[in-house]
Amino acid sequence: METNAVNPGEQVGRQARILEAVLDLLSRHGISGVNMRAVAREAGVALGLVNYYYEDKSSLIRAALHRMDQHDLMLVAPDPESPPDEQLRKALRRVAAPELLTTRYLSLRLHLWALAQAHEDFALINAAAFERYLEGLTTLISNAKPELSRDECRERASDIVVVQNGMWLTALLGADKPSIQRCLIRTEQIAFAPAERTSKGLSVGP
Amino acid sequence: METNAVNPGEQVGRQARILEAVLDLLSRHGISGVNMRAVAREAGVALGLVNYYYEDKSSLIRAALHRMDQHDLMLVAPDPESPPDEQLRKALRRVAAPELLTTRYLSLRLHLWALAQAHEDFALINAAAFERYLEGLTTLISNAKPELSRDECRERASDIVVVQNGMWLTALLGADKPSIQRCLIRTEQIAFAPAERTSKGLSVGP
DNA sequence: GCGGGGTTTGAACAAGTGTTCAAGACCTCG
DNA sequence: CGAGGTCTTGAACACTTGTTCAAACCCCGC
Repeated sequence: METNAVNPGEQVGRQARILEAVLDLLSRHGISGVNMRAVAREAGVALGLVNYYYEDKSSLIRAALHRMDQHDLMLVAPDPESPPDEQLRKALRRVAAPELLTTRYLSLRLHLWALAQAHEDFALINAAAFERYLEGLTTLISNAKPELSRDECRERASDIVVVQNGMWLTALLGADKPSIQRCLIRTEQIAFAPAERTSKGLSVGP
Repeated sequence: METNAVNPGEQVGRQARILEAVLDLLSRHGISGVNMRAVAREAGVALGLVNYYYEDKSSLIRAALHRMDQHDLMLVAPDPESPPDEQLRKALRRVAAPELLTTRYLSLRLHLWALAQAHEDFALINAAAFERYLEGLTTLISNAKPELSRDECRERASDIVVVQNGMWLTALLGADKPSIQRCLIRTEQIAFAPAERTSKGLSVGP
């Protein structure tokens, strides 16, 4: 039943290799580059095996989506080790970490968003993941700034997500590193701003 | 040579109808939904005619890209009627106007970005358009705030574009209207912030 | 009328697509 | 060894895809 360690050594499980191949192809060539034969070739596996593990092509995409979502969710996972405000700060910095600003990751995100936009069922999966991410970020803020109401926290989380999405997208398109970093600071300002008026309250001038 | 007014009345030129069909299909179903037959059907035209006006499928996509870019560029076009700061404010507001926050427009943008990510030649077109947009915004800022150096203006333009990209993307995914509006205000704050330190200078606390 | 140009059509072709399936390979337990 | 299960293969199928092309159509000046 469970995945067996067939060959000794470098065998990592064909199913996992297949999913990995999908992610690779999707990030490099977009959805048009993802077809069963290319996936099989990239995974070093026979054509039939792809349909053995994933009954559909759309199952394949769904698997890719779920895997990406789960990865994204870890960005705002609570970490019992650090104090709350440190957790929040770390979470915010993670999205601008060089490890995440890879073309592979960002491109994958972009293509999955595009897919979600085109197909109803993918959209649902994506929307749910988005909501979980937002909820996770809201909780982090709430922990770090207990004086804020839940609604205020969620408002800030929404604002931050907008900027983060912009950072991801712009990193992919223009790759102006410094402006990404400046926007990272902006997310921290939103998160840690003093209580009072949160919507318009970022004081601009004297 | 030039497009003739063949039939009287509602004929708008087959070539234009074909391009329109591409934009429609792309925004609704993504690149997988764009094939010569579907385009012909959507445009109410025979299959062969698509290849008569556009020699390639990629010529079709290129045409869609150019048309979108040209539209985007108009968002930051200078408007001799208004005073400089009004021009800037209008340009910033345009990107959050309900007319632009349509699913059709945003979805189109997303799919074109995804295409640009997947194909080198589309990427070049896109990058050039991005640069022109950035330059246009920089000029608007420079006109509105002549006391800033060109570099400072471009820095602000970069920051604004990040947030704008985030607004577009988030409008498409989550559609949390209020946070979009709050981020619009944020772009205005970036644009009109007083001179001094522009990078970290958005004062957060007392 | 009659050519002659631009335009429009849809059949035809070759290549590529997702999916199925019978056959084989492999491993485990009796 | 051999039965029985899971895994793996690649040929085969039906269908879609981009592109080509000969034929038809339309309109205008002659």
